[in-house]
Amino acid sequence: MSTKLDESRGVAAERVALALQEEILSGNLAPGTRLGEVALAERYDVSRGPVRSALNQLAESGIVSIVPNSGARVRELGRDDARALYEVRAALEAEAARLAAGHADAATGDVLGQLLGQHADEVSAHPQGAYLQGPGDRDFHMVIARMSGNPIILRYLTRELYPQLSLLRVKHRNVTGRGKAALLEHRRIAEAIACGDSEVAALLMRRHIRASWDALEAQLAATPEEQQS
Amino acid sequence: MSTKLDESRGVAAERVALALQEEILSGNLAPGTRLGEVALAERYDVSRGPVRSALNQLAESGIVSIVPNSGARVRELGRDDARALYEVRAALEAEAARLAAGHADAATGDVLGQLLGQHADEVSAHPQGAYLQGPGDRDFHMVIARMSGNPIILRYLTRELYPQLSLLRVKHRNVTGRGKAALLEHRRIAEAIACGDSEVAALLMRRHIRASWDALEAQLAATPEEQQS
DNA sequence: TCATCCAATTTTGTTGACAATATACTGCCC
DNA sequence: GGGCAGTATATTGTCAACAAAATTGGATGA
Repeated sequence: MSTKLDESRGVAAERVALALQEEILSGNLAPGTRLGEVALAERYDVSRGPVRSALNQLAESGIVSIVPNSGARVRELGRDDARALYEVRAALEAEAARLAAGHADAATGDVLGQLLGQHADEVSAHPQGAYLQGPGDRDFHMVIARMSGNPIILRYLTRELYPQLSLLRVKHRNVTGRGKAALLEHRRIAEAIACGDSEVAALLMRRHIRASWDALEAQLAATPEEQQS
Repeated sequence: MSTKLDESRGVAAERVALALQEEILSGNLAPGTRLGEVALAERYDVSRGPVRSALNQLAESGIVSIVPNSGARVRELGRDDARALYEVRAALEAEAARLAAGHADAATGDVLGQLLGQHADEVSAHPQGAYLQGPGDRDFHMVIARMSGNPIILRYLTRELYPQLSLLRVKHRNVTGRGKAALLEHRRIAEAIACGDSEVAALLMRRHIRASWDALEAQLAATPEEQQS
């Protein structure tokens, strides 16, 4: 009951790409899995043309890796990839917060406050904070990205960074979200944005992402990646 | 005599994409030009398959725009696109400078100093400063992006932002570069990076990009875009 | 027993033809 | 004369077959 309105509609390539991404990010297709074109073609009941297009699309978004003349596999993200990802995320989301604060109007504070209210309810419902870094958390960052008014930032985040972050979470299950702490940080960020304080908003957002990375890195350090060449 | 080593080598799609990008960014194919698949196919003596792949690739990098079931055209960048571009560029390049300063070693100062020396020669050779924002300027930013150690930032800059910036310059010919001023700013940025001063490096780089945008915007304001719906 | 070479098979890259959709044109009606 | 419907054309989306490359397996030799 989410985006189920599309089914066998529109362009086949798009349909395959969406379905594949869904299956990859849900953990159904583990990182490293070979993605043969013929297999996918008959799996989605479509020719190899659209499959090729879809694979290229997903390769651009960074969740599959294609080796020319060899094939595509679900991408395996290492620690270095994760770090690079969070560095870029920090830069872009901080910029988004800065811009959002730059053209904040009277309604801005209200919509952010309402959103945070919902999140507060969810956090108190699941006190262990196992959910954050979930859709709720993502909503907040998404809203700010949209409020930035910069379509490129929005595209990078939705089309590349967030999918890759989801892919990261596939490997390292149940990442212990920092529910309460994150919510508190969100509050301060929202406040700065509503006040139109660009510099503080950017600074707090950067710090927020950094904290998220620190938490994740601690877990990554606990489970050293076993990658054979 | 730059990257001429590739000619009819490797994957056809890649070859077409490179050639097309070259022709678009050189101004040979003006923004808005229709890019019919059959025309391109026989132009590059290849089938429509690789052409399709190449067009999708260039659409991802933002220099062609594809409308499903209608076709591809050379993208037309408006003022809003340009602003968004520079905002993202500021965020990413500032982050690159910050990271580069973060892990600067003894050799860093030397390589940057040498690069700046070359640029100084070029500037004094062309005092009107008509060249900067040319390959020389780009080299500096490129080197820093590489020094950041972050492959995602490097990819975004080389694969998307810089091509789009080049596309911008196609429309607005002879953008008056800020040769001397830019070189001075580069010097200070390099110094901060060599010293390992992340915060200052990021700040200066952001300011530098901002100044570049201000200069460009002044020119854009002088020539209002005539765009009919 | 292990390494190396070679052939068989699988898989990707490319091609040309077919189907579906959008665009352009012509004639018609108001 | 202007707007609109219907048709004709051209272009994109998709398909199935062909060619080239890589991977796999086994046989041969040291």
